[in-house]
Amino acid sequence: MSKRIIHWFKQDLRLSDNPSFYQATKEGEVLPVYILDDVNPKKYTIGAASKWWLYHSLLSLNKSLQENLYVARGNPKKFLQKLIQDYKINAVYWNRCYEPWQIERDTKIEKYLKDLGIEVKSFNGSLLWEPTEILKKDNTPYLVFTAFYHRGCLGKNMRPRDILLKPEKIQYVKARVENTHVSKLNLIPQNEWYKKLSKYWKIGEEHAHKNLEKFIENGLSDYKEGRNYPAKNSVSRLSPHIHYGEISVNQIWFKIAREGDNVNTDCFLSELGWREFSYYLLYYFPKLPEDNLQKKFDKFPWNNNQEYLQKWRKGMTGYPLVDAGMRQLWQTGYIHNRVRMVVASFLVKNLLIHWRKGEEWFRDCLVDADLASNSASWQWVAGCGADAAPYFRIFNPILQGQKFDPEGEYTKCYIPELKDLDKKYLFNPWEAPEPVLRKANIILGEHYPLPIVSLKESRERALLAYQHIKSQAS
DNA sequence: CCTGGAGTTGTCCTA
DNA sequence: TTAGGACAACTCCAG
Repeated sequence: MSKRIIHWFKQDLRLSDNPSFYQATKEGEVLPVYILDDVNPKKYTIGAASKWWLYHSLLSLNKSLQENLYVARGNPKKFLQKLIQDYKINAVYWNRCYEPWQIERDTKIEKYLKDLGIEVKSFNGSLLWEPTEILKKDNTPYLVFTAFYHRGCLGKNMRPRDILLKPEKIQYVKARVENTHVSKLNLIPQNEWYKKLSKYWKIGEEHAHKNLEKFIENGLSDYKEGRNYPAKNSVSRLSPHIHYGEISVNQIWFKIAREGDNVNTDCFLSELGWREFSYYLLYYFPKLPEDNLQKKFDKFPWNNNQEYLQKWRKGMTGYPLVDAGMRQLWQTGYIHNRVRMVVASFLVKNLLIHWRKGEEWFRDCLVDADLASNSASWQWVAGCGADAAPYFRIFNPILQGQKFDPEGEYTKCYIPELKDLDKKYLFNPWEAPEPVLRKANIILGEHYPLPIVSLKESRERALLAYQHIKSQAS
């Protein structure tokens, strides 16, 4: 009698280059399982936009599995145990996840299953380099990206794992049909706010690969430069696909590498390197989502002004590039990288609001919300993270707009009320002469807000606040 | 332990 | 108009 194996899908919602799934199909009959765990994650639950993505990604996966995906919501340990009994399972395989609560949960489950006499195997399906393999000569973790990436990752002659193909033949353990209905996970809310997201995204493994192809065709050859311009089509927008593992970073890595070795491919691959670095930091500093990496920031005089926070969230700060970014987030579940830095810098430095507030909002609104990247990046912007931006680096949303959205296409797309404004004043409308505003049919404070803080004053206030904590031991 | 070089993404002022 | 230095010195990393 052949071996009956559960492949437990987590953040690897794909059939190709899936080490655990591949191995399971090779060894026996497979019961593919997804369990929405609403028991173990205490603090960092999955956000609304990300749930919407997950719903569609599971539908797509279930289809690829010919409707054989067993889905459940609740405690994974309980369901795995039940499935093992009901379906006479001999083994459970999965690809590893790296958030602290996942590591804790899966370590316990592994032991529990092994004690029951069940074979357990875990695989690396989501990182190019295992955090445990990259250390300095003194066996401590890197804290600076360049050294981590060039010396640690690239320098050690540790090529990322070669990719695997989609299994040719899959023998399923058939689950009862009523257990394969993704809709019973209640991932989609009653109201229909999420419908707007559908306009911007195509979800699932097949689309992930198509998007990679499109990026290689349209964006890669100018990536290093073009990635700075939010109106250009030069970024890959693969992040939500990567988060749920619809495509593996190994598949992306080797495909991009085959396109040549130049400044653009290097630059793109190093962005995958930043993702690795974020996971690495989260692995070695599990408190990354809540505690400042640099302890001296514990004394930072944050000003958690609710009114400012709310205006930032809604894209009503009076700074068009900031507001365009925040509205892009609300409308599409995504913000272009350059603009992410600008809106984050504005929240943390100009408004002096704690980076955790920004991290929370992003986590709820982003379709690519990812605990590791999100918390590492917010700490980076705030200046309290690893290899962080120096405190005096405060983005000026006027200059950033003029430089990186010179025609104003991006900004006007998300702030249509400014669509007729002369581009000379697009990023600082309060400085536009009255006739210019009148011609554009704008009354400031009515159609579009006046700035909630002065750039100059808030910048000086931020520098002063940083002055307050500097030269204290980290 | 000591030393020197280096550190994702900027802004502002001055010459 | 443009290019270069200051911003403030700290920590990390490797030899």
